[in-house]
Amino acid sequence: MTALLNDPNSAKGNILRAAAALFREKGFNRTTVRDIAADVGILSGSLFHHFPNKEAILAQLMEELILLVDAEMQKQMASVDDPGDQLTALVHCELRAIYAEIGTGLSILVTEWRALSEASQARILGLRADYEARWLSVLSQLAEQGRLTTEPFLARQFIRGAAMETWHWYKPDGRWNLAELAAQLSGSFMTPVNA
Amino acid sequence: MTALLNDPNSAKGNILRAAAALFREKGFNRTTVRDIAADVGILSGSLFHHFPNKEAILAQLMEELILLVDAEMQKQMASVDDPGDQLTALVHCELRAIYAEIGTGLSILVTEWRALSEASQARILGLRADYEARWLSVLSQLAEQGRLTTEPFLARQFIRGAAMETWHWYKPDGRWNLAELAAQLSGSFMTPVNA
Amino acid sequence: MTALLNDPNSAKGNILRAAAALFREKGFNRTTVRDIAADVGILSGSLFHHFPNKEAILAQLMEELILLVDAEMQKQMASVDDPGDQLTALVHCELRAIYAEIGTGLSILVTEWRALSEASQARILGLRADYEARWLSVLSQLAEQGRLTTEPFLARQFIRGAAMETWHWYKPDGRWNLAELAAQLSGSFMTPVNA
Amino acid sequence: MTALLNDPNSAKGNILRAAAALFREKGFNRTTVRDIAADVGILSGSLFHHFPNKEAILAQLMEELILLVDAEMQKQMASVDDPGDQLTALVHCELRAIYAEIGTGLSILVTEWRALSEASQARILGLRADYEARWLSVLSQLAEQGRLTTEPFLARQFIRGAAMETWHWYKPDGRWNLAELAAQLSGSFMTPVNA
DNA sequence: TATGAATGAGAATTCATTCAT
DNA sequence: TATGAATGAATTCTCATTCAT
Repeated sequence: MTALLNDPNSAKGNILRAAAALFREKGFNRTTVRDIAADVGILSGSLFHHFPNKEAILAQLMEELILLVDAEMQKQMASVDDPGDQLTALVHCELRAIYAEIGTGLSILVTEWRALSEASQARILGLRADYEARWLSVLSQLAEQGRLTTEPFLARQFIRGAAMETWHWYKPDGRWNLAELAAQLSGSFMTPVNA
Repeated sequence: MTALLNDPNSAKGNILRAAAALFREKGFNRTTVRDIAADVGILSGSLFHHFPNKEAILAQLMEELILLVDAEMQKQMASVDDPGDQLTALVHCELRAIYAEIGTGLSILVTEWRALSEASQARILGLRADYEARWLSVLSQLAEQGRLTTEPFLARQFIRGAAMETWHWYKPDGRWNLAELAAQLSGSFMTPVNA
Repeated sequence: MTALLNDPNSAKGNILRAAAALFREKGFNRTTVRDIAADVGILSGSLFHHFPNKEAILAQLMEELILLVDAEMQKQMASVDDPGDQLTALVHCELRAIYAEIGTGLSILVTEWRALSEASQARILGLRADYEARWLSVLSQLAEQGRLTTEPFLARQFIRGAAMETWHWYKPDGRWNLAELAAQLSGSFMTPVNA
Repeated sequence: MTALLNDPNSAKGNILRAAAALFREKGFNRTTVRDIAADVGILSGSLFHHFPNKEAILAQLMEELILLVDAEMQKQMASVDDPGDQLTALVHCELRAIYAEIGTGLSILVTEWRALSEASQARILGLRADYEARWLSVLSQLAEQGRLTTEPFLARQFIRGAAMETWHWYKPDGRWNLAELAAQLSGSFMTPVNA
């Protein structure tokens, strides 16, 4: 079920991927169900065979995205030990997710959040809990080691905001690549090692 | 012209303020011209005597907002000398703008950016130049003094993102007030003084 | 407000009358908002300037119809004294309402009742109370005089059913005119005078 | 063929019964083929192996219903001799049919009549002839004996209307049971015995 | 300037029906 | 016979915008 987004053979997967691309490009409101259907190669009415309504597509998309990114994050974290490196890994992972190197673009989660019904918002907020717990754990370790100047919860919020908002100015083929961007962002919050 | 937003007697000012509140609450797309007109106390058709179209309301709103916040920022900056304190003042100012303590909510600038036509986007981007220059100047001074761990341009982007995104989680009557939040955010990017 | 249905100059009145004719002819479901708009001479979208949705047209139609028929009934009742004659007058009145000699056809109330939302059903049921009270009062008088063989409440229900259902078989230009039909129906329930 | 409605093992029978319940509850238009299929436990596409289209389900349902009720009526009539008692038996039988004690609810015949194509309407009208002839015969006998105050054809129409309309107000577990209701209704039309 | 009725181009959604497997 | 994905036309409804008064 979780893998729909990556299943190239499922109709739902095709719809989710097409929708993701369009939502990212034009936003939820400006994307019509006809647009999505056309990209999938079916008629608009057929969408409703798979999803009860347009919003459900967005909701499921976000849901799968979070699960996907969380899984990737867990994997990346396993390969490093130092909390500082772990933070950089987390940031890098989140940036890669935003820029669709994982899934289809986590930025949708912020830019289109308002298009979700309150019910969907609540549901997805729940799913995010695990994901956020991972961040808090790393940030708390850094704080204990005196390597964080900011309160851990605030640090997480600031980092998320900074990362998500890169969407509005960052060009992947510009002066910094994603790894460098990640290093700069995580570095901003950590006390310099030789201090 | 610039003062329309604050002029309680002008029809345009009333419209701008009503629109600002609605755009912030429901977003541009989900706000109808009828909603705005109803809040002002006129009929929807009458809006078009003041603005050529709905988007023009948003565009002018953003324009006045930037000018307003920039003016406030300039005023605040005059009273402090240390670049570190200046950064905190800038952050505080931006946060106050987001939370409508200045103008009617700067967050609209980011959340509804996409709803603008490209022409409006370009125009407003131009106005933002002064505003951003002020940030860069302060951050560069800090960098020269070795008090900034992050590249100045990136620091500005990160701070803006973090500040804007507080909109999605920060509760003004919670654990931190705006001044504390500003201090934490600016502090995150600066090297501890006694280091 | 109540007179909308009869006001030839009001847009709402025009819509109500057009809708009434179409609902009667084709039923609520088979009548499209385009049909109604076309009959009024406007575009379908304009309907929603006057009514929030299609069902609201039906609801208001029924509402005004009941009020109209009740008013007519009151008027007719004033001119006769004998309860037997009053019953005949009531029946005649209801039949005239069904066949659009009063209002635009009360039969809609029965045939399209199901198309109403539960909220509308409840509302209209409330309005019917006065109307039904009038019937019960006359039937009770007849019962007291020993001129009714049926329990009054049941008699009312039977008469309503018989009257409404004439819609499915009665031809106004056939063997009986409405007055004769009314006499036969009211007569069915009353003990013959010389018995 | 006639027995499909009562055959628990035939697929068509299952469909007819499920459809009958739904049509009665929500009406023909508001019942989707998906609803019916779901109740039967198959998918909507499969319905069309049994019936050429949705309307054909309704048509066959009505057809079988009439045949079923007519058969029951014939049976009941055989056991009584007096035309007055026969009338009561007919009414009781029709009421039982409406309330699904025979078949699955005769009321559909009236409420959903309009949903039938004209061809189906004509066909079913034909089947109804026998059924109606039975009523006319009994009512004519009563008229000849001077026990009917109403013209026989009108009496039949009035009784049918009254009976069908009970659907909208009668509660089987209320003040009157079906037998009592039948007695009251037939009694309404007959001259009191000792008059 | 304000009104309010109308426009008209979409928008999402519904659903009976088809058909390859 | 059953499946289930797809069709495609129709339908209700939305809403920025226009314009005569």
